Amino acid sequence: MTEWSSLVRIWNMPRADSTRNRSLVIEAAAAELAECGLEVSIARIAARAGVAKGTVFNHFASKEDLIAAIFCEHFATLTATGKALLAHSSPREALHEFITAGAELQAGDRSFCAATATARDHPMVRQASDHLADIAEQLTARAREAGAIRPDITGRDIILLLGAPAGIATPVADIRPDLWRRYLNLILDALGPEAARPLNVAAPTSQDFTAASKTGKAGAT
Amino acid sequence: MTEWSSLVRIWNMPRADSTRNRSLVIEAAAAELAECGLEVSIARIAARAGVAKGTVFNHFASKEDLIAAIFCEHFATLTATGKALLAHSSPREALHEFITAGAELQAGDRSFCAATATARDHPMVRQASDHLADIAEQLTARAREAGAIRPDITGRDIILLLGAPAGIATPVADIRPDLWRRYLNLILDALGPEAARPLNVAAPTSQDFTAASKTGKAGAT
DNA sequence: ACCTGAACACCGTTCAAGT
DNA sequence: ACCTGAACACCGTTCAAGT
Repeated sequence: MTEWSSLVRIWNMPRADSTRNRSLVIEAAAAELAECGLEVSIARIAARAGVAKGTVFNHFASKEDLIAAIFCEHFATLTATGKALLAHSSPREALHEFITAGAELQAGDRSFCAATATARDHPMVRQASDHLADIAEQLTARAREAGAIRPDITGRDIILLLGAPAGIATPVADIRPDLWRRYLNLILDALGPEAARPLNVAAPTSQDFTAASKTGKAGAT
Repeated sequence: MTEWSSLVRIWNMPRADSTRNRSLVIEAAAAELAECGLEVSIARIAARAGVAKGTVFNHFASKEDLIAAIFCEHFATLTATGKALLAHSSPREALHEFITAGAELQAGDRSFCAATATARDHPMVRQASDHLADIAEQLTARAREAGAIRPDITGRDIILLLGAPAGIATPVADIRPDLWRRYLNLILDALGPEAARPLNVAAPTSQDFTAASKTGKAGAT
């Protein structure tokens, strides 16, 4: 009986070409999205991966799902970076390096800015985002306790701020690919305790992030 | 002879329904873009304006051109606001109010963030943007001379920063429509002279903006 | 001179037919 | 179980026919 179920397990296992195709598609899509932005066609991604258009939809229910999957990978990478930085001796430098890593990730990816809005209501993305927010909160708390940053900044703030340097520099990103570092510098300065006037609006909460998905986009009746 | 040319002038004048349709389309498009973002269909815009789909393309060569035209109007409004603020007695408050007006404009418009990238290489938009940059530079210079801001910030910096508060708050904008003010506060703090470490990357130049259009998007050969 | 809606090309998505 | 490419719906854009 148990032998049977293990045989069934083997039968149910994904085929070798399936898993291979899946990662080929993810790899191709990540590269195309980074180079061309969100508007790349599925046909192009499929061609780069060397599979038929239909195969993409065999692995991902929609283009949004595919984008969300890639998003999750990026978030996971950043989460690992943040986790490692928790061991850094300087809380201030740990936070700064975390933000720098996040900003750099987005500066090198043409799709990232726009994709934030697209992907926010995917459960997978939110889970990855929550995990990232945990790490960000820990890094922020350490820096706060060390007096390295203004006291009113939270981990969720940091998450939202990661995209800012690349977003600000976007209009001239082609001609000045390093300009995002200027605004990263500015934002890191803004986080310091020196210039702080009390922030006039409450920090975003975890609920703000989870509830955002329930609200549909505005549209006609 | 001159009588003739004036008659020709009359014959060449746009028809009354044409100019009316043009503004109907612009009005409808501006509203739909603000509510729904860049992905609204031309069909919807045409329906809201009460004209046929083809009429839209009769007035604007492409969807991008239509978006660019609306962009220019927004820029012009902001330029007027900035010009008025040059008469403000406090250079610091004048600059702050200018930035606030720009940030508010973008916070209320779902298309603005993404449209920045779309519209940057339209000649009309660049002209409007240059005009806006002039005013921003004057406001910035006044604030700089008054010691109200760090010395390394330029007018072009201010232009790029206008979109930051709305951009940062985008992921939770539906649930927290006022959150952009929190990051506006943060950025205004960052502009103060107190926290300034010298910026590590040179400011964007006028050439950076004009040259950006010549670079094509990355694509396959 | 401008409006109109049918026609076209392109892209995301589906699905019946293969293996 | 998965791959494939033909088929479908939708949207930006064009254009011949109207007024």
